[in-house]
Amino acid sequence: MPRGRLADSFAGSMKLWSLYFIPTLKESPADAEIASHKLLVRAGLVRKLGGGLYTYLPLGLRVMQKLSQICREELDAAGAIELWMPHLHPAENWQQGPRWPAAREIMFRADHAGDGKRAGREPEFVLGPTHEEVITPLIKAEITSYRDLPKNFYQIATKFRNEIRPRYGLMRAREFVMMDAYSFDVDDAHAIASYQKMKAAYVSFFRRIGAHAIAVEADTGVMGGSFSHEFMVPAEVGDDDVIYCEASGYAANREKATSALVPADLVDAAPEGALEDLATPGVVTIAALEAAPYSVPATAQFKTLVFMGDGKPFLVILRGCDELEEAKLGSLGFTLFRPATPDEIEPVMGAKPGSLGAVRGTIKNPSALAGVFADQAIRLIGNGTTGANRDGVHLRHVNVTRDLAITQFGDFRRVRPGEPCPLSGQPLLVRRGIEVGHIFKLGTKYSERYGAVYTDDQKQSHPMVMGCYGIGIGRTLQAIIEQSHDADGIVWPWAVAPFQLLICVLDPQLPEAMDLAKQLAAAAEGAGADVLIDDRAERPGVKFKDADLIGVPLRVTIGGKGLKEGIIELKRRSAKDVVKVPLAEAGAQLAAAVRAAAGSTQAPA
RNA sequence: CGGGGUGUAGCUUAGCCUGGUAGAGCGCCUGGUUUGGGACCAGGAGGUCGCAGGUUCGAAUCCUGUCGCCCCGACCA
Repeated sequence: MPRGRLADSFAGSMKLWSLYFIPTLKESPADAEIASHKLLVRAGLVRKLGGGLYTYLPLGLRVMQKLSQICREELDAAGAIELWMPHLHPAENWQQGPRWPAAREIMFRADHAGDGKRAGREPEFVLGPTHEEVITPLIKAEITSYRDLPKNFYQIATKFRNEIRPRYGLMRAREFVMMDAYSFDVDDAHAIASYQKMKAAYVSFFRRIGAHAIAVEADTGVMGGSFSHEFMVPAEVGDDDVIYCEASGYAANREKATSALVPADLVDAAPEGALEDLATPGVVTIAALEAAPYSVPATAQFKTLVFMGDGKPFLVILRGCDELEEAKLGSLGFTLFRPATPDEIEPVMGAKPGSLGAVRGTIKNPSALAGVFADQAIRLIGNGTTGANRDGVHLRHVNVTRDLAITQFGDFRRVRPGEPCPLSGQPLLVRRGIEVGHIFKLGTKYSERYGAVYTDDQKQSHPMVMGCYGIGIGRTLQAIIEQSHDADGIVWPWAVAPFQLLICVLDPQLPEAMDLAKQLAAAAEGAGADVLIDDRAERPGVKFKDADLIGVPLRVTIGGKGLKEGIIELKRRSAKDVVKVPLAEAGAQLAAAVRAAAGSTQAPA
């Protein structure tokens, strides 16, 4: 005979654990690797539906709602306006946009299933990975005058991206919650002001939620646009390397980071001798040329890479000892680029990879090239060695200015820790970080494409200057756990804790204990806390373990022992000590503790 | 997509190498004893061993295929 339980008549915003739903786990799920992912599941915040797809259980949802609410408050304060856009987009919107070729592979197509007649054709609908392609046409239709600018719209909504590899729980999901905002301004100066305002809003958002996120210079990637910052939470499990300097405050994503390796006043070396063949049969790597009998240091070798940019080959020249930072090629203006295949390389260069070079006159078909782009660090090579574009032959005594046909110098190499900071000259450091937010100054890439123009007071028409801004709400939730947990569980910052006070009633069968719990809960709620009462018929050990696991910042214990003594116990999740409070003062002290905690939500420095 | 790993009860897993039709811990249910840091005793329910073929008298175990998941790389909030 199945036995349910009768509904409890207890009402109010405080929750009774026995009536709520917090499925905690003693053991970590087998598919979780990192601490925050394990705790997300163990503390009953989420459950996995499939790869990169998660259900937010009540506790997880509460944190998401708090993050969203604080985000809203900060954006509203910055003058942004909330709206809501569809997640299902006509594919046409994207096909008209500037990044369809690059973005289509991460988008889920959502065709009308029906009769399958559309199989193999272009999709009818796509699930939105972001919303530039939706909001820009909207603004084109609705805003035409400088009088209506600036405007900044945001939403906090679900995004869909067919991530090649979903990972680490909410860290990289296929469906995730993101705040995305889009600013529209009359010109560059105003757009920069909007950008700065958003940057300030981000800083205060991350401070309020207790996350120590730092703003770092970032690459603009497929978004396009002129400059951008990422907000990173330092963590070993992060996907990104942040290059930084403590002396100057310089901080940049590895993709963007640069160093003062090449002095500004560098004088290019004069040639040391005539070009000369060096027979190198079978030598196709930097390392092989570095070894005896050739003994050419990697620092004196030229590395010649061939890429295909929008269908045309181009060359990238680096020092042999340097690595290409592929993202930096984005500045060259190609819509799509990729490494060339050996079959594409030989007809142009005249040799296979391993014997390539950019010395004038040695390239088989130089007119096929879209350009020769050299990393400026090659200027440090006075007298170098490079491939002769004949298999098994290199050239030595190569001089950059005399011998190489360079279209343009640039910064294409990957910075290494220890190189001088571009601002202070001090050695650069590196650490891993989780990207929780990103802001871009977009420029007019989208407004021009979609015709989002306005008329100024001189009756002149101009494209609006845009910015776009994102915060991964779910990823931020997990980043907070990653940086704020201990061996026993999560340690929530006050502002985002699913509940801020947990009242552990060790003897819930005693009416006086439960009465006291509800009385204290009311006092704490009056002071502004969200309260959970653990009224389960569990042993104390179970309750304490669960309390630590779910990480509620403040805990009150009501036990038979204490009641005899006339006290309750007050304990912070982040501290070891337990404070005994006489019953007569319990309500007042609890309220005071709540007010104190709520007032100090700043992230530690 | 390339490389590596893995799939056995709600969860964590043993068994697989060396075929003989599945075992434990947690959790759950019943009863009892307990009761301040994941209790104990007794009893019980729960598994098409991811799926599909194949080999074999016989397959969780061997072979082939396939799917899911996890990790490393490219991508991103």
